[in-house]
Amino acid sequence: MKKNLPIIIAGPTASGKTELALGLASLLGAEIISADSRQVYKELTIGTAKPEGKWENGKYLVNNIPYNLVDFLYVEQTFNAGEFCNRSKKIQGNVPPQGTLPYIFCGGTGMYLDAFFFGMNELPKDENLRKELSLLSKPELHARLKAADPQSAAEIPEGNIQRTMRALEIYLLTKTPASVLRNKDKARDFTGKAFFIYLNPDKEILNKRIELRTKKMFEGMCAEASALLKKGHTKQTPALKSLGYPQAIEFLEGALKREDAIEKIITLTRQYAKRQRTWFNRYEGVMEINDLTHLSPEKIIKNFVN
RNA sequence: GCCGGGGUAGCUCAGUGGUAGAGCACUGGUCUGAAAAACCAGGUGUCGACAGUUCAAUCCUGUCCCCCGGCA
Repeated sequence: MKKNLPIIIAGPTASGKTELALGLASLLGAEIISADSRQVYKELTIGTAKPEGKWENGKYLVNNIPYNLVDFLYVEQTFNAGEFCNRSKKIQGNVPPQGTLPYIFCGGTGMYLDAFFFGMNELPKDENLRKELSLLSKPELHARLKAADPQSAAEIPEGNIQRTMRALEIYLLTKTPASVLRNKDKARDFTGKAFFIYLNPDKEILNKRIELRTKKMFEGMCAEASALLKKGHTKQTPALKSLGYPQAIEFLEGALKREDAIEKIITLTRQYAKRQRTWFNRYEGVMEINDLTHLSPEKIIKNFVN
């Protein structure tokens, strides 16, 4: 097993990533870096399935294993792929003088993994400009993008206001079309970059796991949402747009019956898992595991030795 | 038992004498600093059953079955 390659454990939500990562980390003496855009929030734990841990000497520890990039932001703060890259690099830079400390990336936010392992173009960002742009209508935004950057406009549907705005933002800040500045290489081959374990359980099994997990976490989500509402946060707070929390809030407000809220969250989670599967399916050089029944960290390590 | 309403997609329902559509679900996909986000594409069907009228019936007629109200 090559020492200097990181391990990645990725896959759809509820596929058992965290458990496997902790098992591997404990065997290898590794640290975990979370690639999860929601577990970064301190106040969202149950609803994001963040592993329970405690802060000690500036490290979030789960069963004594350092679990990086979780539980460090407040809900009014934002996080993004670029920030993920910077922080991950910094953490990885903390290697001990002798040898290499192995790192296990674990998470379901494919965009973060893309950004870290295949690089991100240095593209500017401007919150104020974004606010200005958000006042424009979709057709207006798309028309402007078409004038400035026809290629991006052709690739981005008018309905997709986020990507339209971002492409336009890049053009306005750099005077160069985003389609020119962005890396065109869509290849996503992890060979030589990492040991990539793609947990992809059979759909029926994953759906069942999602159903059970959602039912189990609903009360906790409501408690978390309720506490945040009391502090003055609203549905508009970005972190509270995380999957399931809007439904928990609607339940708390009486707009949704309990069963309906739970059912809705299950559906949304299944749909999210599908998008994650679509994302990860295009990766090359990964070890895909569909059958979780005989999965063990020991077995995984054996596989890597060969 | 009688009276009324209804049986159309997985669900809720629209619709027409020329074999059918919406929303949601579902399926596939997009993705470069919001990504648990924001989108794109696709109709998946014995139109309750049987018979009749008709060139043609999911639609009209009859019988039957089932569901929901009301009266007994």
